[in-house]
Amino acid sequence: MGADTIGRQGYHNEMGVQERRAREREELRAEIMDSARELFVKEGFDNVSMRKIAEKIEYSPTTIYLYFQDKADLLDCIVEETLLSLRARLDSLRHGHDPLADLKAGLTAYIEYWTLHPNDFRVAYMTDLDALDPNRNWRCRTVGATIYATLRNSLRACEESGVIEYRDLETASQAVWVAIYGLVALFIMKPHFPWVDQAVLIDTVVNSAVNSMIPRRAMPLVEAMG
Amino acid sequence: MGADTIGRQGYHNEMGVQERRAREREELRAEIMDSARELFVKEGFDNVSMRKIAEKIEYSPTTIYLYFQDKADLLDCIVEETLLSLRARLDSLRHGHDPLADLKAGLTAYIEYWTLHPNDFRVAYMTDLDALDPNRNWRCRTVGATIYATLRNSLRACEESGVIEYRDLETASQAVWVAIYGLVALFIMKPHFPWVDQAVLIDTVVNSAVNSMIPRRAMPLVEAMG
DNA sequence: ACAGTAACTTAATAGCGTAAAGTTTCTGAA
DNA sequence: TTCAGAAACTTTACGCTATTAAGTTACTGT
Repeated sequence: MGADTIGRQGYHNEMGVQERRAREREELRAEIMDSARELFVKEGFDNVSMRKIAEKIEYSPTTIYLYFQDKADLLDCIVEETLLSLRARLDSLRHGHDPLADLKAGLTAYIEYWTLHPNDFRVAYMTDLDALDPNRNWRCRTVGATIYATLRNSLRACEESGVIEYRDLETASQAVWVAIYGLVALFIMKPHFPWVDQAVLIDTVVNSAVNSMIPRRAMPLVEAMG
Repeated sequence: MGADTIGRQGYHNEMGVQERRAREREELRAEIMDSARELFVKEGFDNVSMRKIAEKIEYSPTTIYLYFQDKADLLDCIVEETLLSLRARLDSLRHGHDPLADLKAGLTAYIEYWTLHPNDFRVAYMTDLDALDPNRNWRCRTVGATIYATLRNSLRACEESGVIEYRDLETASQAVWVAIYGLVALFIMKPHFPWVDQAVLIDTVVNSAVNSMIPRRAMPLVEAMG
């Protein structure tokens, strides 16, 4: 790309070879990630060994180390992929004229995404990469930050349109985030808990988190209690 | 105990011996749990081997298996102990004449307990005992259920005194629980996130969760936004 | 004095993450 | 066409792991 105008001609088409090798390398890398994700999701990070991943892709265990620094790095790459997919989902939401509706739609989509992919959530959040060694998961930390920023922007849009009020944008954003996250995390981590109807609970939590920022005067009567 | 009136007298004080042995057994059991908890909390469940625990208590690794079924069972017992301690803290709160204040105090105490013992939280919630095999953690599930019941009772007391309203007690309780839990979980799991002032955020989340159930007419003006 | 048992250890199995060294296969220039 | 070199991949090996089974010790109650 860009350098493929030099050294061409009859030199056994060297550039084509290099490109092919790079593509094959990328394909194997992707295959490792896909297989590892499938296993992690099915069996849990700690119950999946590098040997099992290797067996699945029909390579020797140590081959994986030619593509990923170690097991933690492999996980970081997989989680990054998951978060990018979540972000794509959130970005795909069309913004309407009602920023409050957009905010709620975004929160609901976030919850929906994880409840549709509970095992990816488990892989993403249950293995304590962050607290252990923050250098070990910079990839997913980076993407995670952009998702949080989306929420913050949505809140600001609501405030600027006058539909909500808050003392501090950052505080408000974090308060909403933790509530929504708690819902998702417990849904997924405690599936045996006697939950009430899921849709009702989601609605209750979303409205509870958002409505507390709506000035009482302007509070719509209908959905006040979710 | 109850059977110690038979077979007494000069029989080499058999009951005393049995009692002593039972006590010693219990002491070693407690020592294993204490050492294991210390290691789990410091290094994380997966980074602590039975050998390390054994070394710490100066017994052979397999001795632990005479007191606990396996590593998961040991963890379940330790987490149960942690949750019992949390429940004791919550039970120790005096109930005043204001059920809403009691509710908020309970929620705050819950948050405070975990932020004071973050590593115990990690041990309790990060290792996915529940979703993997629900039979593997019946102890902590049982205690956890009683703690949730405390929250529900507190909500009902508020409703009965007329200070809050909800469509459904169970839905309301779960909505509050997940919000509070999310706050704690993210505080602990993402310590490197740029959190706003902790006290302010706690207050915001608690008030957001609770105030959404206060009829608009009766909403106190001062703490509406936390 | 001695059979029985509880407490504990030793030995062994099967598996783990990963570093180092070795092998194969292909490349690109002489 | 040959061949040095590099890239891709495997074999081997180390020091771990959880757990089971068999063996040992110390003490019990009769």
